[in-house]
Amino acid sequence: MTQTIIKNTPARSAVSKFLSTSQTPVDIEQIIIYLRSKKLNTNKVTVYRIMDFFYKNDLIDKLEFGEGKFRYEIKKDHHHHLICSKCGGVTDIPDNFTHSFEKEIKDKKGFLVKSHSLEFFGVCKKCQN
Amino acid sequence: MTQTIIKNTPARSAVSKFLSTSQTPVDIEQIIIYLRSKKLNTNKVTVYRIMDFFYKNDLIDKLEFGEGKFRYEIKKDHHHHLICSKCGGVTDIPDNFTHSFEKEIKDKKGFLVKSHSLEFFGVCKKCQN
DNA sequence: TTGACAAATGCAACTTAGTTGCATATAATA
DNA sequence: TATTATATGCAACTAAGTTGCATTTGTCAA
Repeated sequence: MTQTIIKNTPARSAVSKFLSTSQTPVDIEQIIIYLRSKKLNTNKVTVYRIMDFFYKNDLIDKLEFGEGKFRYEIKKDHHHHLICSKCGGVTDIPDNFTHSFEKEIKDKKGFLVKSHSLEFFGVCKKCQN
Repeated sequence: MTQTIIKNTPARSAVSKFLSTSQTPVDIEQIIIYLRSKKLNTNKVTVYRIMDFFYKNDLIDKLEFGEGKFRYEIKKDHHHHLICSKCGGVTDIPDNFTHSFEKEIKDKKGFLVKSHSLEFFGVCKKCQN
């Protein structure tokens, strides 16, 4: 019976805190800036490895919106995003309709859906003026 | 009245031909390999610029599946993809249900949807054995 | 409480996707 | 076939992310 020791380090708890207070998915750069503001000069490699650790332990979701980089957020009830092309704001919307489609896809195509990604791109209320 | 002259070059027509025969979205590397197979040693910068040209002229769609790079395909009726996590295969499925949600989002959130992206990740029929 | 050791971090160097500026080549038109 | 805007090539660059290896640091057991 092998046991893996998981260490609680300053960088890990700071990243975790940042993620839990952030309303929108954050990227590596934002995380590093936050860490610096907390006097933690954590190497970017370490930040990547922390995100990898959180992701592999199912603590966070890893998302991308076609920006050429990933964004991360605390794992929560499955939902989707509204991404504004003007201000870049990201808003959550709950998932309450995709399940029936996953079943249909299984029946018609024999494809077993494990996860999905649904993002709406457009202009948010604020930016429509 | 200014007129823009669009040139029909060997690289452009080869890329166009490749896209029109490919069943799945292709990346830059695949395009370059194809061009080489046709004795065209096109510079990668040129390939990027060709894709940019096609994209800006609404001839192709530009997609990404969280691989850290873009894939391209001939513009066709809006549809979505089934992406197999084992063989990497990408299959199209038609879009026949998202329109009502775009309206709902507009009504409830005031967010004006311009486009969306919906991808299903899982295991295809073939890879389930 | 402290020593051992696995886990975490830092550093340097690397990879891959994509971009930019500028010089050169080439397709279209007259 | 000469002109010229458009397209391409080259070199150098950026930004995101990765890898190997040396060093540091939490954790736990004695």
